[in-house]
Amino acid sequence: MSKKRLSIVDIANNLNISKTTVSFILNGRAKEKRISTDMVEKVLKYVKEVGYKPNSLAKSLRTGKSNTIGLIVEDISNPFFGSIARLIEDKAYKNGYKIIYCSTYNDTQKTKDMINMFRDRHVDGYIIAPPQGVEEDIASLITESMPVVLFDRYLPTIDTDYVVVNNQFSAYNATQYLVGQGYKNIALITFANDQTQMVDRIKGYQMALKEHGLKQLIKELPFAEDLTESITAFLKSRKGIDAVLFGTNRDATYGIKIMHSLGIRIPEDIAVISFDDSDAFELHSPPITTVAQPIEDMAEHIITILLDKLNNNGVGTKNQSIVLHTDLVVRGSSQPAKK
Amino acid sequence: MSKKRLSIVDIANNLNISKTTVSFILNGRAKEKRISTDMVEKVLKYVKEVGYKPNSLAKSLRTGKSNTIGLIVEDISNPFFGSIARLIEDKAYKNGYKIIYCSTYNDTQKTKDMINMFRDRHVDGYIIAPPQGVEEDIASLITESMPVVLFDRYLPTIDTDYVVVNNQFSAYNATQYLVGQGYKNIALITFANDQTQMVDRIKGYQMALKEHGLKQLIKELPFAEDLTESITAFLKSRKGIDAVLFGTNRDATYGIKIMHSLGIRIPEDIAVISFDDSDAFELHSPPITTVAQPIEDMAEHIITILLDKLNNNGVGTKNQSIVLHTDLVVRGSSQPAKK
DNA sequence: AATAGTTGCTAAAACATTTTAAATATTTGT
DNA sequence: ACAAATATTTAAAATGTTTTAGCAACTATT
Repeated sequence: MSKKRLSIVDIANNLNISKTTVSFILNGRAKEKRISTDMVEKVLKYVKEVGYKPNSLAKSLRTGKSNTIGLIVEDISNPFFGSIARLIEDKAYKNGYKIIYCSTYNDTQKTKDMINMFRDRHVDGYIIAPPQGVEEDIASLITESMPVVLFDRYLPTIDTDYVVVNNQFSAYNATQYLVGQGYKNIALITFANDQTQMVDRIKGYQMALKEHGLKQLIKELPFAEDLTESITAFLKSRKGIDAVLFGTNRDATYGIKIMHSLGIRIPEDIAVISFDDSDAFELHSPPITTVAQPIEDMAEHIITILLDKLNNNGVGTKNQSIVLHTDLVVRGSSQPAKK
Repeated sequence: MSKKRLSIVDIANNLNISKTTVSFILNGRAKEKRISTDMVEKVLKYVKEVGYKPNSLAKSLRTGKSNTIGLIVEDISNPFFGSIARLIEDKAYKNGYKIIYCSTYNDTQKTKDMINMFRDRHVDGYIIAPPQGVEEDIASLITESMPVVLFDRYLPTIDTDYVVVNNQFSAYNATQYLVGQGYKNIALITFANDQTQMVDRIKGYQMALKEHGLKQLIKELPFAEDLTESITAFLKSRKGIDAVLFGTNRDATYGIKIMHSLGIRIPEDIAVISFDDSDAFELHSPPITTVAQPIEDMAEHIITILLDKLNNNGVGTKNQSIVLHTDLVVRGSSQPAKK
């Protein structure tokens, strides 16, 4: 039944011409190769008629291009990354590229494996939210002159394109805002590691507090499956806290759940600001103030830079560092209860 | 600098042996082909030393296997699909398969294109949450004896494996629960189309109301970018409504936002239940009662069935229809305010 | 009338593998 | 010592493309 798929040879044989001719026509090089319009018509008509589609594996093998982009995020089930992935995917497809993706969960070894897998599959370019410890692997991609765009965070020792937000100012600004609202005992609860976005957020928080001579209260969380325990312990122990800045949406989601269960009222007992906006924060009562990242812009820049490099064959283009600005979306969770 | 990547020929030449030998050894067919252990050792050592990796494109071209699974979801930025994707991806990688994915946004044409793209890329199997209108395309995959597992919904006219939940009973059960709580004017607000999960949810809702002789109030939403308008109009117009069942998390997210903006209190003015659990619903005040789908189980079943088919070459295995059960997670949003 | 240029097409190589079929080397049996 | 059996290894074909280099057959130029 399922007859063997047609190959270019079948097309050529059935038309009694050379596969070279077919190939040229199908790749739009007919004029350049001075193929008669009669021939072009005949071939195109027949190809359409029998529904022939070139085998993309063979094509990739020969040309070295796979029309595939590798997308490596931290966790596709996190709405922040999910939304970016969605936007990138959309743009990529519109430009004839497919996406292969994976989540790192900030696991260095897994990320290395994935990079190797992608390399193995001959992806044409990489979009990566890198965990720590993959500098070498990414450097080696770059020496092989592979287009690589980092996002969400960057690697200070690697010269490549990246798209991030002004994390330090964003955290500084959010903290300043809390101070301005009269809070004196502002904690930072955050997933902590050496990634630039986290380092910068912590710095921003510290700068703001230093500026006002306020005490720093930082709770660094591991990247664990479950954050309940560590956050609960922290919130229970520090009675004086009147405001919390959460470093990521994940931290805040856990934190707010725990506040509910401990009977801590927002903002009456503790004011709250989170990084990364989401429906959960907008829906919350009171709605949660957030540092909203410009997701559309990020995706747009990422894919534009990458496509650019892919088209120019990466030649001549200088690397770009795009630093986008966030919005502090002020909502009820960060305003002192009226007395 | 970046020397050309090594090929199996280089390995063979450098060791003064045939590439056939190298291939056999690398594919674990040394014993079967009675290659001497001396030779095996020598080759493995050298391969490791120079870090040779076979070109997977050439391999796929020759063998017809790509070790890739195509994953087609409705919208990767929706936490329900994001979470399933994450779990599937994880399992797939552990079994040596990569994932290529895309979102359909319930667009029939886009889905057809994607299926063709995947076919073109020679994916070994498909996991699809199909929109309406792709029956033919999926049927044709199946006649080509491609493993296909559907999930979230199925296609009644297509005999293939699928993993879904008992949507009708779940909606029936949720509605029954609302009736039991004393609500008399229960609306269903849902994205509506011909997909089985939606049809079943509506049926379940209708059954429960019929059973109690209550009036049906169904608002069918288009799959639009923005649902604000249609939901707002509906909620404004029907003053008698005292409870709402939302058909999907997306509908509920919009609906609850709109309720806030209209000053409708949950549950004092209108009780709420949503399909698909998520952080947003758990965090909400009051927390939203949901019909929670067993995401881990779904992912587990999906990937197990697919891997099974891939390993057995799809021969002899009968198709499976897995119907999992949901949990009605009762929270504050569906309990009448105490008088 | 020979040369050069153009037009329209194609044979064969290359991409990197796996696999079939067979060749060569070694051992065993008589 | 020779045939048969067995143990190793390999040449060549096959997978489906693109691309290089060039062949014929005209037409135009000297």
